[in-house]
Amino acid sequence: MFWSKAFIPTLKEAPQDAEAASHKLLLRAGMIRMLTSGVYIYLPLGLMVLNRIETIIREEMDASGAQELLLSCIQPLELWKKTGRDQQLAETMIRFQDRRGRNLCLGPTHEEVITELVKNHVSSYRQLPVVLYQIQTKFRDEIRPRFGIIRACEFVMKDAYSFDRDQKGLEKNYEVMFTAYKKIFTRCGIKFLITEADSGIMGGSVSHEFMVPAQSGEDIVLFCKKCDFVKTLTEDKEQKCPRCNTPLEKKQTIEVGHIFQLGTKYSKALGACFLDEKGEQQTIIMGCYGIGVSRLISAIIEQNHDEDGIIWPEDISPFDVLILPVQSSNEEVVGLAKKYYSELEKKGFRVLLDDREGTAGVKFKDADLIGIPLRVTIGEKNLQKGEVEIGLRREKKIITVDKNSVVSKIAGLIKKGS
RNA sequence: CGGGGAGUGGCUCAGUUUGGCUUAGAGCGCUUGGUUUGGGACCAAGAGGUCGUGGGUUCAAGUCCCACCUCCCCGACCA
Repeated sequence: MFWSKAFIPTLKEAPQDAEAASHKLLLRAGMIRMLTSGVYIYLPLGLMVLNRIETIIREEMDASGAQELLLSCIQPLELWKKTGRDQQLAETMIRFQDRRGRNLCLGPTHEEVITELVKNHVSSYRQLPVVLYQIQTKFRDEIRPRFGIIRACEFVMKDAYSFDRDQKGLEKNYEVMFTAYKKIFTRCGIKFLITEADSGIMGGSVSHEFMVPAQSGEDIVLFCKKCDFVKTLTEDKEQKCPRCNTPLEKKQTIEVGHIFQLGTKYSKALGACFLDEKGEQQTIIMGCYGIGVSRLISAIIEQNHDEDGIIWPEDISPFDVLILPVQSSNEEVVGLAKKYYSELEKKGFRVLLDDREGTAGVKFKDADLIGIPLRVTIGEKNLQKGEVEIGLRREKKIITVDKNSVVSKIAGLIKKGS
């Protein structure tokens, strides 16, 4: 992509409203814009990142044996009455009536819908287990949206649901998801903690949260320095490690994933049953597994930035390489930039060419801000020696290479990363 | 909802305390022309504003009074 034709509205200064590092950088780097409190627009760069995260999630979910589907975001309120959650989530649900007076809501979550669906199509133990997932927009009338995309009223979630014959099957699927989640978050380039958590209004017994340590985190995780004990803080009491009695330390975190062993809460309420080998009716055992997809963008930035801007992990970055011709009026410089561009694109890399006119400073600042991991800098001075620079955003390192070996060097660097 | 803060061109803000030298300003960004080009350049000329909204006080309101709206931060909710 050519920068001069791209819609990447970067900002020199962050709007005064933004406080969290990720929020400021998302705005400054031209990735998102707020429409109204808790409601955000994803600009091209932001959408590219969102799509890359979704790709990682799809790959790992598919590999785990889950199947993707797309549930509706409009849901009949009647369905919610069956589980009683129309009351529990009354404040959170965005409700409305259509012209016929039907009571509807925009789905804040999808346990009811998926259970209803499975109920109608699963009747035998032979059809179980089955694991289904979707990546979809959720709508919640949050009490207080904050930190940009971290807590929004409209956000993208990956939610998966497992349906099993018995507890043993549930535990197996739970384990599979647990493993898949670890892979997903690792591939996203973030450090995370896994805590035993409260299942809250979701119901069920066992539940784990995937927590990303970050300054703008809303949750506090307690951890023990001596042993591996980790726990989400629920009540503000003086606590000691239950295993080794060491005083626990606190960390601010962002919750990016939460998995639950639901049991029969929804299947019982909605009558999702099957016939077992003996011909006896049993209730389906469920699990549910969520990832805050859009929120992950913020979590990644919280852990991957410096004072100059974002530092994208290779697998998340909207582009693999940024080409920066220093002098936009020098034909040799620009010609070489375009040559590298087409050769790298031909190799299948995502390339952004900063072909804008203007001074080098602006381009360097924007390059650091949007955080592409590799930067090819082509300038008159180095070119006199037949050299071109390759800059590593994370390491802040500059490698000087012969102008004829730029493409192969870049290819090598990208392969090593992925 | 309770507590704190803020609304002035696209962005950052000054001016509001003490109403009238303000015909509403600055920097950045934008347009045109020119000089520049290795870390947010320079000169010149321009475009861009219902000072959040409505009402009131006054000879006179961005500035004072009342009501409302919006946004941000702290708490309850959660991916």
